[in-house]
Amino acid sequence: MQCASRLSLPTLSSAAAPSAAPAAAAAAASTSAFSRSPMQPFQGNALFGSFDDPLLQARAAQAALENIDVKNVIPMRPDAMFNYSNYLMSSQAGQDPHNLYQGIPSSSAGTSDNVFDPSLLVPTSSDQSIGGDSMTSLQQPFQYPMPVPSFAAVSSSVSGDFKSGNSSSSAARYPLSAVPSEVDTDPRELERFAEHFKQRRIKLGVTQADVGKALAHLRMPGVGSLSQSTICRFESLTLSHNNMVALKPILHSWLEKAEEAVKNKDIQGDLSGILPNTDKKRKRTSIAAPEKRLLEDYFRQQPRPSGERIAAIADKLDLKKNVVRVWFCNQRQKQKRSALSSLLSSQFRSNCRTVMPSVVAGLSSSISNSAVSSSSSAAAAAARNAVSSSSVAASVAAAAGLPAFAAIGNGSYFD
DNA sequence: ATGCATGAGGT
DNA sequence: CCTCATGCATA
Repeated sequence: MQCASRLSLPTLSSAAAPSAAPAAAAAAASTSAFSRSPMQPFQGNALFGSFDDPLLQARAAQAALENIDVKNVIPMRPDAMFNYSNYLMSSQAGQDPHNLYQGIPSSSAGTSDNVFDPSLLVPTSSDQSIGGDSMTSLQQPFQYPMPVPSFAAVSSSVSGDFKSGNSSSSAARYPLSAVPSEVDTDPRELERFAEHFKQRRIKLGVTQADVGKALAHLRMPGVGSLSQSTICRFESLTLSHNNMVALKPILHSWLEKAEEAVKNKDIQGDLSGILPNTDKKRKRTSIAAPEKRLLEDYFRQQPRPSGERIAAIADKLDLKKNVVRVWFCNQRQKQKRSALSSLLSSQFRSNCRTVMPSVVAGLSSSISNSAVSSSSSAAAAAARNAVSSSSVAASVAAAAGLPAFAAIGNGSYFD
């Protein structure tokens, strides 16, 4: 019953995994780009009814989301997956059409049954929370200004390098109709959109979980529901760069429809599809602080321990081997994300921004897909997975006037 | 908001 | 056994 409609992104996996030193600062930066969302549960006694009333509007938005039987709109076929990385890489060079799903307007293609049903906007669950900002005007849902490409070429060499890498070629999970332009992959743009999205979502009185469920009603090919976790991570930029790029058009599409629903004051009754939830709960292992500290030490020494070493560590810490293995996997992922976010918030970013935006995007993806392993052996491993990516990263960094990967992470990270 | 886990696709 | 995208459970 697990995610029937996983929105897994095409993995860029081996396409680019430079063996560079990990981002040092990154570690420290678990800093979420944003504070926290002030979601306030709507306490039902809204007895007012002016149409201008935010609550009423929120209500509309909510209405627009319910009825979620969610999950499963087009289960993904593994064989039908689309390798976004290759796609992205090869497209970086010059295409322009931006915004993949942008056009997917409910309007979308016409099938009457394909039309977005505003009554599906907000899943009304027992705890429906509405109207965080009950006082702000929800009117004029302005359109998110789509960025206009600034530079257009620059990356040709980069994409070339990437392509030369052994790219994989699974199918696509996100059958995108258009190729993302550079702006779409620009970290700055992603950051802007994420913030914008969050603000609007909150004004609409929709929770992250609601958004996730509502996505299934967008009827976008290959797009099903997402969890609160993912929406949260999107808003806080704690997803990989590629993941952000892929999700953006989808969330953008949802936002447009939600705003439209509100505008049309699409009021609907609510629905409460409380899920019985009769499944056994998964238990989450909790690694104690002392053990965690040790794991972190080991990680600094060797981010990618061998099976044997993992077993040894597991034994030493009295943990199950698989728990340790997974911990290392998650640690690596986390570190990559951190590298990206540090990139996004550091001065480095502004430098690149000023110099050449497209380069930053390229670097970001390099980082997000690079093995965060450091040392020598890591180089070998990385090389195995990433062929030319390191050179790409280097050239990219060079182009930005920065010392290769030292720009994002110095070797001291693993000291 | 995040820690630990699962699964797909790869090497 | 890895990487990645995601999700469940929980602090």
